Amino acid sequence: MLSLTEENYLKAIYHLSDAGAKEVLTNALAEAMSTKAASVTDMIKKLAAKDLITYEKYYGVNVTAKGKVEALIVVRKHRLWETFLVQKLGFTWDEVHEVAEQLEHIHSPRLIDKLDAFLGFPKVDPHGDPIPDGKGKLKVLPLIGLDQVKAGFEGVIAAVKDSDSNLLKYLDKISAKPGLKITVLGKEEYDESLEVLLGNKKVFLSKEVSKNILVSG
Amino acid sequence: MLSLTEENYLKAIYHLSDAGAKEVLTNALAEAMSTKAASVTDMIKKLAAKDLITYEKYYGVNVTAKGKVEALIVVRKHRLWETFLVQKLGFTWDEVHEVAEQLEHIHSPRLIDKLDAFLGFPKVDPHGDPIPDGKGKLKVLPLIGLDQVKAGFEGVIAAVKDSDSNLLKYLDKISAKPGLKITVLGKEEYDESLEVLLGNKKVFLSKEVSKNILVSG
DNA sequence: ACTATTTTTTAGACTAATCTAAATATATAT
DNA sequence: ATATATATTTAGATTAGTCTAAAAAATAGT
Repeated sequence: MLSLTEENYLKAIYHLSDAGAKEVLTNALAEAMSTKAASVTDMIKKLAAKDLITYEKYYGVNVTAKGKVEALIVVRKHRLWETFLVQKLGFTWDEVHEVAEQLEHIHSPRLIDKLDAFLGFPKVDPHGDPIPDGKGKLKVLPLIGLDQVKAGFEGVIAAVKDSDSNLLKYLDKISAKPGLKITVLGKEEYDESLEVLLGNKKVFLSKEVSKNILVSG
Repeated sequence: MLSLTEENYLKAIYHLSDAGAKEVLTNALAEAMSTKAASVTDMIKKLAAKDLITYEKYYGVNVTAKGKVEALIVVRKHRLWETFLVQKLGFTWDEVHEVAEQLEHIHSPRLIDKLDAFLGFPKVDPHGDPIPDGKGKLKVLPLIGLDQVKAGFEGVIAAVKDSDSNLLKYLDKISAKPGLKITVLGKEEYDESLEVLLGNKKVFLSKEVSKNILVSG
């Protein structure tokens, strides 16, 4: 069984590698884990010895198939707990991350299965991110940043990037939630800001914001 | 903030001391924590340095007022999570203990307040044990073991001891849940076994079982 | 009261995860 | 191609929690 620290490293590697698509360098991982490069070198040796990642000195790490499954099981737990916190306990979506960071490390497959059922087997979490299944499989939808579309685009908000709590609060204020219909009325070429229709409200979005809104298209 | 290990030691000390009524000896604590006396000596020095317990060499430890509050906050979390697992997720009460042992260490006062509200501010957990309030105060009801009462006794099951999973399964089978009315029809003096009316069912209970059933009287 | 037994504490060592400082390898720039 | 800068690894130390073995204190038995 993985330790809490190993799970956190593995999850960070998985995310930094874009779901396993590319290698992750020592310093990038140190930055993400708020630790020092020397500590990272120690840990990646441990994870490599457990066949969760492959490690080539000075050239970073890649997740193995086994590591990907383990990472996705942690991601599954994180996203199910976030869904629980928002839907059942009434947390706002900018508050849930740090609590879910703790809850994702509870070890009990039975608990997660029952939580999943209690929530009605949700496909996505409150940010619109897909929830992996119990075997660590993820259905990835092809999404596009709102900053990439042209004036006239019509679609549905699929997800928002969940990195920054202030961004989430702002999105909450303008009701930019996953599932909401969105229409791009116009685009200002100078600063790439957008005028959009969110449900029935007209809103202006800077590029800074629009690139964090992912739409299905 | 207390570490997971410190929280577990403190909780064990609290329980072994009968809620602070008496001192706890090193070996008793080592037994309860499944560890060695030498490790206990190290840890109780740490807890004493934090004013959570008082420690006199060779004469064991006592919880301080501060330690009692900290212990009761952990107990509160444990019992709220057990209630959640049984009432909302459909766990049986013999399954919940080890998961609650993990969940009780999640640090988030906000989470516990919201969980409490979600559960409708329960006063007791599924075993009938009282749930301390958010400030670490516990309302203790004077309870008596069913083995202590005389034939003719009428009362209500207030709690059952939650130590043994097999006992809990047996109690579940005969529906001996907290809240249920119970009448002692007769008592066999030879082995102190009881014939009782549980709801509307007539059941025989050995002393071994009856001493684990607590009634309000 | 003295010895034997039990309990507790101390001393020193181990593991996981971390750190700093130094060494080494890779990448960049002229 | 060689010097410089950057990134990574190694070496050695630190902390929390644990262990074994030995020392010391308390308790019990005669």
